[in-house]
Amino acid sequence: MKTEKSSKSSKKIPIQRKTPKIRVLAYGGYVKGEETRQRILDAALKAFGDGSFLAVTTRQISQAAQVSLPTLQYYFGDKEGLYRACAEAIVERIRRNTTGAAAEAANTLKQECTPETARSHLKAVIGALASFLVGSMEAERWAQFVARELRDPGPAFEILYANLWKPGVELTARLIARIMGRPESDPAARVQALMLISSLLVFQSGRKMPLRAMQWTSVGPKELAMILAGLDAQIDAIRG
Amino acid sequence: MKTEKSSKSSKKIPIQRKTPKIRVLAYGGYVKGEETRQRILDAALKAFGDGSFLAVTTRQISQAAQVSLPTLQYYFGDKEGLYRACAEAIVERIRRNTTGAAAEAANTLKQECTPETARSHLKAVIGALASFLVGSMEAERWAQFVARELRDPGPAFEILYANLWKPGVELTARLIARIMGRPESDPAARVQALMLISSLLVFQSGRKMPLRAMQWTSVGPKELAMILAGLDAQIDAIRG
DNA sequence: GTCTATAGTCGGATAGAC
DNA sequence: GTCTATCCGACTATAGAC
Repeated sequence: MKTEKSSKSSKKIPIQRKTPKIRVLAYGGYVKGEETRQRILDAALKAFGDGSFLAVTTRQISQAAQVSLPTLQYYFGDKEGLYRACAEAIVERIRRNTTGAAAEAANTLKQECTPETARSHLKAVIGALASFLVGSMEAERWAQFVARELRDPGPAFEILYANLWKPGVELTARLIARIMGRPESDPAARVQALMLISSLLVFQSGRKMPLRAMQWTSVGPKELAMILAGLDAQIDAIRG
Repeated sequence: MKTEKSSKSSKKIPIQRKTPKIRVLAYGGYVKGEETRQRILDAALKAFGDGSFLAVTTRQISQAAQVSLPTLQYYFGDKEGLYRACAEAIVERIRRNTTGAAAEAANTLKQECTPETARSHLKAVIGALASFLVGSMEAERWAQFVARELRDPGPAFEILYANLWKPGVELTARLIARIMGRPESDPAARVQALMLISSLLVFQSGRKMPLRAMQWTSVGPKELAMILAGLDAQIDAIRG
């Protein structure tokens, strides 16, 4: 009743609005609408990266996207629909930027390997994630969106948990289990995985606090190196 | 403009309402008002522990406290005032529950000590904090309040940062620096401190996600033991 | 597809009686 | 001190013209 007050889900027509049919033009050409939709999504991604579902208003988004308010409803149904669309877009984009090291690690896990091989894969995965997260302002916002939604579950929790968090924790946990020489789903390995990931995320989600605590003005290459050093130390500490 | 939209700080009379003078009764007896104030504060603490500043409404709080809406204004001025009062109450209560191990560690830091002494103090401090955090439902809520406010800075950021976070990180960082044989304010030690604290907090702030990831139904003694084991391993890994 | 205008709701805060 | 009644602003969402 607290977080999800937006959906007066009881009555009302259960309209199933999804992407309006705007690509039906002959010759497969996309009509102009697709570009508008994208503009709205980008504006929303930015806004919801900076502020919570409740803090951001649809007015702000429509203004930033330079469309009128009802246009949001036209493309996304309602505020929650737009929010969920953001979550899906983030999942998509993060996936595209992370498959490299993650896929390699997953492949390695399919067969036998030494603990040290697993360890170096884990370092690669975490390193890639860290570099990606500080690489662009957008990635930074995505990280905030995800972290906020997972910590204070809202309309996009399931999407992010199932598509991002769960696979991420699972991969990490399996690598750690391999390092420790324990069974695949060892709880202790899972605990370590959660701790490792959260160690990384402190620096990216909720920037004001870590920046001030470290007396940094921003997270550049030098700062990233320190973070990675800390994470590597943590990974090296994992023992059977 | 996003998060702090509540204070139309520009115009308006800069009323300085503070605790109304309600204790002026002769013979030092407190009038009934003080009890009402406490009831409101407790209800607010509970509500703001579960939901964000924006998600919680003053109406909910007044209802839970069984007073009418204007009574909140009477005692706390406005919603932000009540929120800040909550932050101060939390600081106060956490302090009262953490001074033990923290004070001992601080004392040790004043003089020379071996890295191993520092390490055992660090374990004691982190262990005490962890036990406290899972000890009661209230503590759990306080942790969520603090974590939420630090990650998404709002009206109480400064209070919590200055009185809770800063001293906490500083104590931890100094202990770690001592373990590593580095100067007091070594940045690498600070990074480790932030990571360590966030490793602990991931299990307490935003419960839904870690619970699901671990397939736990709650964090009881058994789960706490696993968390502590992980944290101890992380502390043991700190090396010069 | 996109707009203007507006309906409907809700939340924070105030006035003033008791 | 605490209440009832009310105001006012802000928000989401819809109706309907173009």
